[in-house]
Amino acid sequence: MEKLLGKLRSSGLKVTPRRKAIVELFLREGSVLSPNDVFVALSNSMGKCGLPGIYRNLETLASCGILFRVVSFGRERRYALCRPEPESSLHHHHIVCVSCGKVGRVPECHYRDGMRIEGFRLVSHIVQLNGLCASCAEKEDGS
Amino acid sequence: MEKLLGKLRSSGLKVTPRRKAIVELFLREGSVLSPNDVFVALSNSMGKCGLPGIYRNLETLASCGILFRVVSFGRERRYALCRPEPESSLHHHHIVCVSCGKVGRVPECHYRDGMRIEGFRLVSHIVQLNGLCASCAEKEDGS
DNA sequence: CTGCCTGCAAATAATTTGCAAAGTA
DNA sequence: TACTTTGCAAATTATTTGCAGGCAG
Repeated sequence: MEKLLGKLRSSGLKVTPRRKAIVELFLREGSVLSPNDVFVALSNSMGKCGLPGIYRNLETLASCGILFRVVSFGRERRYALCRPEPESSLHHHHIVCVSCGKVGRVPECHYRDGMRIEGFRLVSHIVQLNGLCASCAEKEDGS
Repeated sequence: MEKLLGKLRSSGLKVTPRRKAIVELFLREGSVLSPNDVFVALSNSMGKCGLPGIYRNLETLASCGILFRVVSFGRERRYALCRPEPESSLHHHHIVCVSCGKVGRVPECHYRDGMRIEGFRLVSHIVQLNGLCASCAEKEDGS
């Protein structure tokens, strides 16, 4: 937790009760949440908090690497906690459980920005794996 | 072109003037287009055509593999022509020029759905490479 | 013919913006 | 104290839906 908040500080951003509450929520849930999910959860667990503020904070937390934005073609935005690094924050990707939203860290990556591919020079890349986590796979077999 | 329309037919969908016009537009442009881009382009080149119809058709064309939806975190949806296959439609990904939107085909893929990764079983995966195409890279050096 | 497609008008609903008040460093 | 951050109210705006009429197969 402290390590996460440190990312805010080192990006010159402020550590506020709201931001702490959001990060705590993601730590607690451990899965993908939409701005509205966060809004609802925080409304219950603490004083009111405007939806616009949630949007702004989610973007802020994503910009400093605490959260990341999940790729999805649905109509709402989704975020998740950038899975705790073994050590420093090495380049990595995530795998998201399609059933419960749990997120795992995938350390290997086959791309390096700057490399040449098919006549293009790679500037950035998005890799998102969607899968079934062990416990959801189990439930699925059982049913 | 005929090959592309064949994908519609073999999916049990109809080949209509509208759909042909959309596919032609993508063939002509060769880059990423938003529903509104398509709307504007078709308004000029042929009779009126409702935006809702464009939305529906873009989804339809994506569902049968003629187009694919580009990953982006901007607020509008974007589509591009699924790059012509060497032969059959083997699994592949795309690389999109961040400057002009030109799309290339990336044949290699390191993932197979069904494989195990970090305790998850892979269900689907999204890989999108963003880069600079040769001609845009040139322009950039020149400036 | 029959069922899929199209256009239009109107409805959603997620995201943004502006600003004054409050809080962090 | 100076500069962020917050909350609220209101505005956008992309995307959807419903339906009556038209068209491909």
